[in-house]
Amino acid sequence: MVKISDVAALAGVSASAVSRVLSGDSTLRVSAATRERVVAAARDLAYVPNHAGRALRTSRSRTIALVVPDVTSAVFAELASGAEDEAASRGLAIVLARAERLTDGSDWLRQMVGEARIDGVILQLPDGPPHIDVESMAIGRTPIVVINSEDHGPLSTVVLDDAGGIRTAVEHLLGLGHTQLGFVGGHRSSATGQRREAGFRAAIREAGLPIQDRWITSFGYSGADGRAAMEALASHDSLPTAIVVANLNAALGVLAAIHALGLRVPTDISIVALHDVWYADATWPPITTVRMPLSELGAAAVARLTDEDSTVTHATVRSPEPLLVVRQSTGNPRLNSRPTHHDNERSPHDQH
Amino acid sequence: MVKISDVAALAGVSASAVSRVLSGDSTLRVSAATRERVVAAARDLAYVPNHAGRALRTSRSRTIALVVPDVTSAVFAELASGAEDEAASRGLAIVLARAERLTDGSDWLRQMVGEARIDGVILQLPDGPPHIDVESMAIGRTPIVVINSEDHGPLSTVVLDDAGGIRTAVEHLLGLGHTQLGFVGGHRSSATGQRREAGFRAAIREAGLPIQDRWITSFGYSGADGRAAMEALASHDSLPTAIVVANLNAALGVLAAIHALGLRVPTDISIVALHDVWYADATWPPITTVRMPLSELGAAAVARLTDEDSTVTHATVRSPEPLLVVRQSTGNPRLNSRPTHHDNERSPHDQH
DNA sequence: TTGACATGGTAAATCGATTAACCATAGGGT
DNA sequence: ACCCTATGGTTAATCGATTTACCATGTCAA
Repeated sequence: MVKISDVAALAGVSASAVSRVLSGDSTLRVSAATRERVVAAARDLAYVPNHAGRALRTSRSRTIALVVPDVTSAVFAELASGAEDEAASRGLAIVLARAERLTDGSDWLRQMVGEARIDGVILQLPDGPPHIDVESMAIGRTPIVVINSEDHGPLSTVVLDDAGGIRTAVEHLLGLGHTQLGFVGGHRSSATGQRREAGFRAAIREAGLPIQDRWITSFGYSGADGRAAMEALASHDSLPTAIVVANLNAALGVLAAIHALGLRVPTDISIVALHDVWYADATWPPITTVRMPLSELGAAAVARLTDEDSTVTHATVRSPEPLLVVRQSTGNPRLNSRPTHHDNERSPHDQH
Repeated sequence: MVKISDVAALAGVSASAVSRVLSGDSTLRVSAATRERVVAAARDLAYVPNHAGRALRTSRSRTIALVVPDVTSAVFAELASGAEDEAASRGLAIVLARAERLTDGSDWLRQMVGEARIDGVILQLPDGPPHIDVESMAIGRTPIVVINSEDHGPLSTVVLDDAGGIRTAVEHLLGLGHTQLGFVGGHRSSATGQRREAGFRAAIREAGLPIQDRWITSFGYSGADGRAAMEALASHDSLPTAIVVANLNAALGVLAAIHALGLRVPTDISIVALHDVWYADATWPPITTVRMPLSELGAAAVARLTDEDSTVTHATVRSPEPLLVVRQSTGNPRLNSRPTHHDNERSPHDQH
């Protein structure tokens, strides 16, 4: 590999001049001709600064860690995409790690930070009861940004407008004429779970509708959780005419459970889910969703980590706004009787 | 951060002694007492070697790049998990990049390699016609392992036993009594597409059944591709009684299209898909799949990259063997008439 | 003519770890 | 007494880039 002294030799200047020219050091006084020779030499030799040398000298690795709970969720994938784009455009690399690295006894994060291998950490905690002591992870001066969580004292956070997203979903259903809404939420112990449920309750209340606690579940965001939630809803003697699902993954399970009950979507029951990824359009029926700015969230986290100003901040990504993507899982409520899970003999063709 | 000279000072030896003790240099003669003091000092100070310093000296970054076409596929996520585990256990970091980095003009890979920031690359090419000149990406001495592709001359490859996986699926359906099998495959221009289709044809042929070319499609692996494939199948005047889908993502689309046609799974038509990830169990009905050793594939790629011996190899990961996961999307074929897409009036209850 | 200042750079230290080459001392054999 | 070898380490160079401090020359004004 060609190094800075090779460039210097070809341009007939010192290595220090090359470094200062290429880095745009404004305190360097250099003739236009020399500057030109240096630039040309670097170009001709295809010079790329050695990362280890630079990192050693500057104490910055231009690398950040992205720690996520579940790589198999497409929702995470969106976020990672956004982070990756932003990182690439800033010349940063992203190292990937699953959250279990934090708890598997390998002290992975401390190791990476100790090695000065990463300049910062983007951390997305698993849904559910927090079993990681996040605050204790603040290590030295390495900044940590926590995604989609709550205020973690000394750690910066970036979150989505969860309540706004849920509100968009609720308003869509209200607009279709629904007044009997159910909610399939995340764990109440998680920050997003709390914000989304609160958003649902607020939107219902503002519409002047009564809140039916038995139609509000909090099993979690996985497909299996969604199925369990729908089964729990169906165990009561009446069903809502529409359901807001706080996560698309859970919506798949909800949809499967509805089918298993012999009900039709959206004829008997409408569903709308938070987050829009490819499989929302590959189910039957395709699921109406609210698209959230996930990749912008990832980008914002990278930006926060990179910005010089290292004060602790708590930001909410609101742009672009939650966007309703109407597909075929939502429709008008049936005007006559409210369906129950006993009421499952109907023609396959009464779907609107 | 504590550095090696701090440890040396505390232990009362030279930095070189510390380095050699901690790295287990067998040519170093050192008394047991001194060794003990060094180890204790390192432990007490929580010494972690600085990565840049070490990388600069050794010219090895202990980092590999993982380049994937599509982060949002859970199939990729399995693979990434396996790679990440293997990497972590070897003390390597994985930097994540999407395949578009290779073609977006930023020369990302060349940059990373030029900076000596990565020691090797694991490359999974997008399905479909290869629009990346892989061979040209061999840069200097940086090893590249290509995943799930074909023999790429100077590049090592690691692949799955695609034909074996498809054969497992076919045998399951044959065992249920099906003789009219369809195949929803990937692009014929991609290596996995070819291997999976070839596996399907071979398994059918060996069973002594005729091959119906009109029941073999090759739209691709995405959900939308699966939907298109199923619609194409349904455009003929007879349908197979069972379909092997070469990728679970496409199977979601197939399932949606089958529902849209008013057909029932598995009563009218059975489906079995390659790859087993969470949403196979969150659809209606849950999809019978063949689980492939994806995380082992990822681990094998990391191992290949790390092993000293740098000859070019072509390996197939066969362990554990393709595993059939029976769910509710497969059943016996109907004994009477073969269903068509016109035949869609039936009770919701005639499901097996 | 001398001092001041601008011009156009350069020299050398530094970041932290590794490693090839070397060295001081003690003990043992002859 | 002298050489040899083993013991237990150490010294110093090196990896490549950055950055602070400095220097040689030329020009201009007083």
